[in-house]
Amino acid sequence: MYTRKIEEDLDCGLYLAMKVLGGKWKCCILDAIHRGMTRPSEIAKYIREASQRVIEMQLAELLQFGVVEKTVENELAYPKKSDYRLTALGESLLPILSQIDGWGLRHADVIKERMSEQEVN
Amino acid sequence: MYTRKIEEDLDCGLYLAMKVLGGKWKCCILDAIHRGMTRPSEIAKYIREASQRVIEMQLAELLQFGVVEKTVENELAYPKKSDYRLTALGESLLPILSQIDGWGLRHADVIKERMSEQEVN
DNA sequence: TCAATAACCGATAAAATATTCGGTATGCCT
DNA sequence: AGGCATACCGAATATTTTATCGGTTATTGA
Repeated sequence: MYTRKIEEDLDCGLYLAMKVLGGKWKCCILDAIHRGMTRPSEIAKYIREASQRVIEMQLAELLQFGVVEKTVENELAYPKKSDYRLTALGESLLPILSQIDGWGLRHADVIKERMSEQEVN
Repeated sequence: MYTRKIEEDLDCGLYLAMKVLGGKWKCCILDAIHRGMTRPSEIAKYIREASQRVIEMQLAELLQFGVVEKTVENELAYPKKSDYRLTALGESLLPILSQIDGWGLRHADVIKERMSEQEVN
């Protein structure tokens, strides 16, 4: 008799992808990088609403998941300058991101409306 | 002279869409509903990993954003039976969800690997 | 000498989210 | 009478995520 491991497999692609894309600003950061803001300081300026710390932290996560890669211009030179770019894996997300973005923009009115309703509660 | 309100407009579609789709299980719940699990108890059984409470709460949010709608078979009869279905707005998310799901499944190995690396830290 | 720069990290505080547990409602079945 | 089923809610707690603040590094330029 074969006993099956009852492993909690969690083979929900949505769940897995959300591990990568979830988080308050990850999508926006990827978008910023795609739009040419490759340096942390640029990204932070682009996404003013997010604290710099959280951008650093989420960049680190994106790095760990391999959707972005980092190169430092010159390790010895100061001020240090680093570039974050999309990897192939990261680029494979672009069509999805643009779809999500489009959906969000198309329904911006409704979403904002419902968001403000929540605040009242 | 016209003074502009410095409103924090946040017209990032990605951010807005993530308000709707963010949250640990929202995507999965939408997926479950799409796959025919329209009753809360069915959804809960389908997504065993999530607590029932959080499913209830996220259903309420999805309801508020208007991506699902709820009908109660008979308000007076007990046990009460309610159905959650996708609205038109919710259905407009389906192609996106399936893309996200596909991406997640395609890269499941890498994602899981990186996820377990995090746990070590 | 001192400010400025750029990236980044650590500690802590605060806020957002999720979990746990128990309770309500009521008709059906044994 | 007692247990089951179904949806749902409230409160307390736990966990995770984000924000805030200050510090580090080494060079350039005033």
